[in-house]
Amino acid sequence: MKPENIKVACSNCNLRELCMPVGLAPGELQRIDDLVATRRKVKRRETLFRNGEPFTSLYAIRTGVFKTRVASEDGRDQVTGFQMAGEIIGLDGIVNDQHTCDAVALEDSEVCVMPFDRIEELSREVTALQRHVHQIMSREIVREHGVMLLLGSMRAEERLAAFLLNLVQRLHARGFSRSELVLRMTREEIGSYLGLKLETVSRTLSKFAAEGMVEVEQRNVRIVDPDALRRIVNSPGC
Amino acid sequence: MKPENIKVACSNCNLRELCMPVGLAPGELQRIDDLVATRRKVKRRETLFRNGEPFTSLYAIRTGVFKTRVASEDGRDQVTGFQMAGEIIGLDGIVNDQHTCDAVALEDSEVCVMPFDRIEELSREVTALQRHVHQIMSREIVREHGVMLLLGSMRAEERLAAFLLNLVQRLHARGFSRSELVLRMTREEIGSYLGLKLETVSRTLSKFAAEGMVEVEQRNVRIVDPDALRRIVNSPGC
DNA sequence: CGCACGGTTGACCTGTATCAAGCCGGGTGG
DNA sequence: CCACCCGGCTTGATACAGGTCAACCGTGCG
Repeated sequence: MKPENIKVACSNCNLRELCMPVGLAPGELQRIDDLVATRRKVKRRETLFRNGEPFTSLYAIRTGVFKTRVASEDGRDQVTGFQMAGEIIGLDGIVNDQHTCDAVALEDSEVCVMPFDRIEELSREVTALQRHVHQIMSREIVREHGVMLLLGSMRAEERLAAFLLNLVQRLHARGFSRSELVLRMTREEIGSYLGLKLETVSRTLSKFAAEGMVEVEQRNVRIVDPDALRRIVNSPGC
Repeated sequence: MKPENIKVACSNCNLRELCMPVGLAPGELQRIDDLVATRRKVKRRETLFRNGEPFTSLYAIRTGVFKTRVASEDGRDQVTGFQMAGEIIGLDGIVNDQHTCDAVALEDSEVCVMPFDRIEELSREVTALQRHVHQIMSREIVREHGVMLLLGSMRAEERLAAFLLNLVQRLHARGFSRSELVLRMTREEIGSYLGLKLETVSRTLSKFAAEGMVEVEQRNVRIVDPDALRRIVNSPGC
């Protein structure tokens, strides 16, 4: 039996607690298994979905990292988020039955494909799933509020410090180090997300390094003094 | 019978098509009426809910205008949106059962209070409502993507032009003029939303006026040349 | 091996913030 | 009824954060 044919099952997936509701009855858990239709591999730089494509499914990231980005009529684009294992992408497509952003893999990745009509069907019957879907969407709204605060009122150093702390915190929640991380995205992508130019990202990283708050070597970052970064984020900057 | 005691009924509310799903069966429509527990009046400058308060309900705006804002630990705050008749607020509270932002009335307003557990209950049975709730949340996510694009990559003129066009378009969808509008918020609130200082908002408005694109008198704004504003938004500015 | 992409750093420029002064209109109290 | 006051707004002068342009470097991929 080839690996691809192994029955996909949330019930024994080690990421379950990240992307699925907890405290399900055994019978409910079994039904959840039916949510995932297939898995799909997405290679680095390939898109999982693109702006304008019909919306059919939400995707739970199993492995790898994605960025989502929106574009305006004129060429500009904006990275709207970086997503990692256990996170759900594709929510933007629900409202008009088509995606309004691109999801691009930053490294070879794999996602669970969850057809949205199946999600709706099942969440009519499993209230914990219904609640969970609502929470996922609400969480995304709250996250974006935070990004708006960052983009609207923080200075470059504050933005980058907040970004690094957020990244390492999410990685730590997934069992990685609480101080070391590997940036899967370029300086330009970080800059797009933070509303800065790549040179500013680079300079600011260098500045943090010069002040002994982080060690940077290529895309490997070590958070030496997380409190100093926190102080920067919470400084009454302006 | 005092006005307050008139049975609240979505089924004969003229805003229904803005905040409720369309194409409901007669029986379903009747059940929707039960969603709205009460109405609530909120005077200018008062809050509908505040960061930290327990989440119980979503609110459909009947009359008036609100702003929502988030705050960081240090005093900074950021306006995350301006909401008007037919729009739904409170979605931020779902994920942690408490609100994470403040909703402040910009003028005397009235909202329909829709207890969220009742929404969840009913949307298990009325699939059009379920779909509708998902769409409302997805629409908010997409709107915030747009704001991120604006904050992350647009210049002051572009931001303000986009803001004015968005506002007048929403007002027009509600039966108001497509060219005249009354700003219900201060320059400072506009600035907070757009990531600008109030002086920049004022200067940019003056510049638009000097170039004959708009007429500004206090909070009354007349869009004289919407195409010029659109050109600014879509200019390959940077 | 070499090329191209990603990154760093420097010099300079500019858009927006900051600081400051003054205006306007509407509400309040004498 | 008028004078005053205050919040909201405008406008000018100046400062500075971050953008822009440019040169260069390292590295890893083809």
